[in-house]
Amino acid sequence: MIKKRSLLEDKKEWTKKAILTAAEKVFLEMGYVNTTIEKIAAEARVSKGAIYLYFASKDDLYLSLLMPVLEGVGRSLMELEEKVTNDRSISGKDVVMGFYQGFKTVYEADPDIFSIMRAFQIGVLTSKMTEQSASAINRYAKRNSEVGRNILAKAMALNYIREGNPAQLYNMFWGTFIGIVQLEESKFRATQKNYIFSTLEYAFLSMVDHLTNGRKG
Amino acid sequence: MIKKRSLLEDKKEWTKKAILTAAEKVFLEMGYVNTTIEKIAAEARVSKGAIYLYFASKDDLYLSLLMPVLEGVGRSLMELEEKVTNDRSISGKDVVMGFYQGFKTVYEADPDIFSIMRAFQIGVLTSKMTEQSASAINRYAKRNSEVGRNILAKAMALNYIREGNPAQLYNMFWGTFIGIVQLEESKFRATQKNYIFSTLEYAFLSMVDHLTNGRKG
Amino acid sequence: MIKKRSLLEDKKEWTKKAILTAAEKVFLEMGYVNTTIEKIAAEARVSKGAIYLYFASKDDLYLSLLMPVLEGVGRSLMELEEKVTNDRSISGKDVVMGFYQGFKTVYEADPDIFSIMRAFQIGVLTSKMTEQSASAINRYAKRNSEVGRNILAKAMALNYIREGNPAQLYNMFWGTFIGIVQLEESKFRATQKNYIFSTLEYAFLSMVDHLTNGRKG
Amino acid sequence: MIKKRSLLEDKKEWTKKAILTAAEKVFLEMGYVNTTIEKIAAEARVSKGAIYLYFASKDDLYLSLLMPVLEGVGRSLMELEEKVTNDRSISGKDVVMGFYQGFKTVYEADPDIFSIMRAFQIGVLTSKMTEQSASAINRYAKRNSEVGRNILAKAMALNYIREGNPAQLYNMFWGTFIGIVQLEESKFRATQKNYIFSTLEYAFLSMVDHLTNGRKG
DNA sequence: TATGAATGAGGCTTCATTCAT
DNA sequence: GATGAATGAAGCCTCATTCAT
Repeated sequence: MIKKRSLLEDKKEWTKKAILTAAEKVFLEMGYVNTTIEKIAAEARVSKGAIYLYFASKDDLYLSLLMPVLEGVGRSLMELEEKVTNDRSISGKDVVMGFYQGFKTVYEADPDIFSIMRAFQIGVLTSKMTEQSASAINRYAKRNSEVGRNILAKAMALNYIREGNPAQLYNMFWGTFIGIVQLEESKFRATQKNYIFSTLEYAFLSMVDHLTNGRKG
Repeated sequence: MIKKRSLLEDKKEWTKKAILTAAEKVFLEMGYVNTTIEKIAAEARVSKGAIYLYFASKDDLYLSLLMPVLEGVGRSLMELEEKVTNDRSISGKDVVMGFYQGFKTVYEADPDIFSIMRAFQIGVLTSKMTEQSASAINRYAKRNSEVGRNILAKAMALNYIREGNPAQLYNMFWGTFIGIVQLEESKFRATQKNYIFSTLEYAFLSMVDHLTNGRKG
Repeated sequence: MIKKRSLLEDKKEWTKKAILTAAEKVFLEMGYVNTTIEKIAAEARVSKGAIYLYFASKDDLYLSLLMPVLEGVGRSLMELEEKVTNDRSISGKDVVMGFYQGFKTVYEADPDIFSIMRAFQIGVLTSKMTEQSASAINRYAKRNSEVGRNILAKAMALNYIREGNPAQLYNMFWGTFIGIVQLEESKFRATQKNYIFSTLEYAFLSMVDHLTNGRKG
Repeated sequence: MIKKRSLLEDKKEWTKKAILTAAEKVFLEMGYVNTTIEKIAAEARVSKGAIYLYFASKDDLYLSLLMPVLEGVGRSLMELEEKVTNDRSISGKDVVMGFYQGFKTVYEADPDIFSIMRAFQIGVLTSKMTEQSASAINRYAKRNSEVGRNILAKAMALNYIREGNPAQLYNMFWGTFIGIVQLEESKFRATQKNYIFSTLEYAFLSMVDHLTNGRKG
């Protein structure tokens, strides 16, 4: 028998979501240092105390924002893996641009949250987040990386793309993506001219060129 | 007759340098949030007050660390520009890899300080740096970007590389560089396996492929 | 049904009051410069942080002490106005001494707090009090001044006192009062001989003489 | 043999004067709390260190500004005493208005410095001025008060003015003067309408009325 | 579960004063 | 005498976190 979610649990879920949404907004607007629990609480229309019912600390809350991105990337990659495994009609270009599309889908779903992830990666946060949060995030990131590597290894084996180090290639994709997003976003903030996707596309197409040189597809 | 620098001026210079060196060390070690002026002062063996003789605020000090990087990149780019302008024997590959070499030189000179620049770009710091510092940094960044654009436009005009939008191309180079550095550094921290330069090289060579396809050189 | 004040609101009220009481004591004892938030907090037996829940800054707290004085003077003047308007049996002397009595009542209620008002008037404090506090104080002061002017204008119209400029007359009363208080207080501090009220009375009686010369009453 | 002032001594005198002038300006502009030695040094175009060659502390400097006022008042009073003693043609009104004129002369010579004196009287400064400075000031103030008392006692003896307590009367004069100056100045700052002297005159004339009622002159 | 008043450690910054030059 | 870099104590204020209600 399936246990129905109680109304209470729904409410709890809803509150947690509200806090996360508010936190994202405030962190993005003010930066980590200038964000206070109080501001988040006000934005979420809950009390300061309530936040501590759902998150162990400020850092924990901050890092909890990363999970959706990592999950989204994971989902995209798994779809791609499934396609590469089963669909014999795809080309090397399809694979590479598949990575791009996957990243892009997640980025478009929530562009802001990306910079939070970057901040984490940069290591602005060293402090006292719960061990639980930190390891959950790292577990996810590692899993994504593995799936990406698998895809690329498979694509090499099937001669869709040129031989090489799959792990390194995955890092190149991901690094290029976030690097360009980061740079173009900062230009965008200054000039209001949005070249993010055209630059990204250009970069990935140029990698396609290299990787598929003289390959099938 | 050459005016000798007074001893006093030497000492001031020395103190400022000591503060900067200490600041870099502490900021990198502890992260922005966990760094205190007190720790920097202790590391530099000066008083807390002395820091405020040379820097307007914590943020100001933090950002002052960027200047050498920006200057270094600027120098590299100007050398490259001069080569592209005067040396008829170079190829498209030389140009693209020239960017890479330039960035790499600066990065190697002080890998740590790079992450400060990334933090700035991300906008983690908004608050109370002096207008002077902020605009100096932006001026430098813009100038570098211009020089990069010029180089690429020239390389396109000379048919060294494929036609395209020079500004976008420069952003692709720089974005790819910092993105990969960032990613590989964070992997490095976790695994102690340093693939930074091989991944970077791979990425730039792949861009060379695309940009010089069927060109001279 | 009357809404009961919640216990929480009572407690807040109480805390705020405790802070104000402590602040008055410490400010008066030590002077503005030598008073620290820490001392006030200790005296009030609350934490430093609690003070900032109720007051925006040290200056804000300091100036909040003025409100009761201004309110007290305002109440006294309104009573006097009402008497001058409705009571046909009073004399010019009653009016002038009415001002004196009103000021005196407030002064006696809290002699110490007077010097804070004088400090405000002198403009020793300029800096960072909240706009709200500053304008509230000025609004009150202006209102009191208006009521005083009205009383005197009425008294002139009714021929209780000699014709003249009411605003100027009110300033003379108030200026004389605080000037003498100030001087006698500083003598008192030195000699322990308290002539404040006799000097004040002498001064106001001498003004009565002048103002009622040949008038009714 | 009279020792000639050396050039060095002239220069010292000049520097000290420059510091005092600058200090007065800055104290007036910014208030005691917001005035720093650095600002004064900048205004006087001397070094911070130089200030400490001439004054023992910030408070000492602050209080040194009072001396000219006290001396000025003292001179005025002594002239008045001499007139009351020797000139048989003067009236009670002349005596009272003589006080007013004396105070006024000093006030007009430097209106700003008056508020410094008031701040002292209010006791805003409690801190660590040199004993020397403090007692010098008090000695002067006391002497002035004595001279004032003497004049009034003499005027009573000569039946120029009504009998009374001379000390109290002097305090009434001085208190009224500074109280009205203070109040009208603060109004002046707000409204730009300067009623200082007319209000003062009105107040002193009203005291004349009372004091000379039925007297000769 | 939810609230928000209260805490208090700790940060940044200022500035009177000193002292080597 | 004069300078101004350096000191460091001390102050104001913030804010993550707790806990009584």
